Amino acid sequence: MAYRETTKVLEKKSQMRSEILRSAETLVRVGGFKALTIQALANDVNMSVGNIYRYFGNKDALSVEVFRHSTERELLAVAQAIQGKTDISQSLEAGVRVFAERAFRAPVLAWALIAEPVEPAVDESRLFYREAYARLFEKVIAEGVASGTLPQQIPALSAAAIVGALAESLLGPLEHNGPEQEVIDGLVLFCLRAVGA
Amino acid sequence: MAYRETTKVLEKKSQMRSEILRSAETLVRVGGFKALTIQALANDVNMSVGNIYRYFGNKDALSVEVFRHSTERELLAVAQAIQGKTDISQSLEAGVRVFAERAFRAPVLAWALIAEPVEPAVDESRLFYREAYARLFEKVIAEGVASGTLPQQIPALSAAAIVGALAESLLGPLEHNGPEQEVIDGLVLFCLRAVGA
DNA sequence: CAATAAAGTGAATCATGATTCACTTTATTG
DNA sequence: CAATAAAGTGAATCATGATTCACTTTATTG
Repeated sequence: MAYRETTKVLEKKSQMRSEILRSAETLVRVGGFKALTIQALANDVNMSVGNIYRYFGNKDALSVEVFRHSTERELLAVAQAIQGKTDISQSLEAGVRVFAERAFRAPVLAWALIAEPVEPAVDESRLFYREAYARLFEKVIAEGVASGTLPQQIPALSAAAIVGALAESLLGPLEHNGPEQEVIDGLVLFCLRAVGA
Repeated sequence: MAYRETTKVLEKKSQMRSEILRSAETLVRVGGFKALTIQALANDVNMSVGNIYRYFGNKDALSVEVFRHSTERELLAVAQAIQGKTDISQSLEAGVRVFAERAFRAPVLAWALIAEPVEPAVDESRLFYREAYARLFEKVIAEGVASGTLPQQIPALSAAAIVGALAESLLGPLEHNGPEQEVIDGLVLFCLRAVGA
């Protein structure tokens, strides 16, 4: 037994993995998934192309992990905003607002996560997380309907529609640097009216 | 001058082009753009791969033409539905209804036109036509706001949100064969409430 | 130091369709 | 039929990144 994976080595490896991931996220944040190539990534972390594969099984796995990690952060922020209010309308408004504000803070990332053409594996994750967003809104809407605060409706449908409305109406302003406050306020009103709040 | 392009030949060529296009549209209608390969298309029209290129400059041009042709048909149907009513609310309702009903009639095509991962050139057309849809709704909303039938809002923003809501909330039901009438009725209500009708 | 296993290298190869091209066939006219 | 130009063929090539792999270097232990 001449060689063993010592804690020090394992830690270093895990740190290296994190660094690669962080670097990959930056590539996407700046240039979208199109900018995330193994070559570019290897360059960024001063590593050979082949060695990246010791940390990630393949490109799909890497891309999906980048997508999930980035999206989880956004999803969490929206979830917290929603849970931070007790009033139904305020809850919805806070969720919409946080989603939109964060998108304006990092427009390329928002576009990459929402609408950039990506490999099918990433697109599947996109579907998954769109549903996750929808479930956040669905829960609030369902409560509202149950308590009579909101009119009768199919909460899952309204929630999906809200997610679509958010994504679609932000893309234009994000790309063309549209007027942030007007857009966000308009979106909030649209969504509140849409569910009958 | 031994050979000249006679009308007969030109007509045959133009007919052949239409046939190729029709065949390409069928491929997309059945299997999405992923199913549209030059090979498959050549097979379908009993033609060699190389010969396809005498009718279409390259794959992008072909795909884009297929996309535009298919989408124009949908757009026209929605435009006509909207123009068929004088009342603002009825106009919006008709537009939403026709869009959704047609999507349920051809779910794979709807998915291909709305959300399938496609080559960037086609994606650009997608953007273009999403804006075209938005303008249709925008016009109605702007009229409503001007006449006082609808509350104050940014028509372009509300219109984009409606397009997004339609696209997003249909994808699930289309894929899982959801309950058509409930979904369409729910969507109509959502959109009418959203603009304040 | 010797032995061992993982980390690291980067040029070569692969995968997947699109695209080309040297060649054949067909249509047209005098 | 001869000449001409377009229509048609399909195997070979290209393009673009991902992926592999034979090899080198580094870390660890007795």
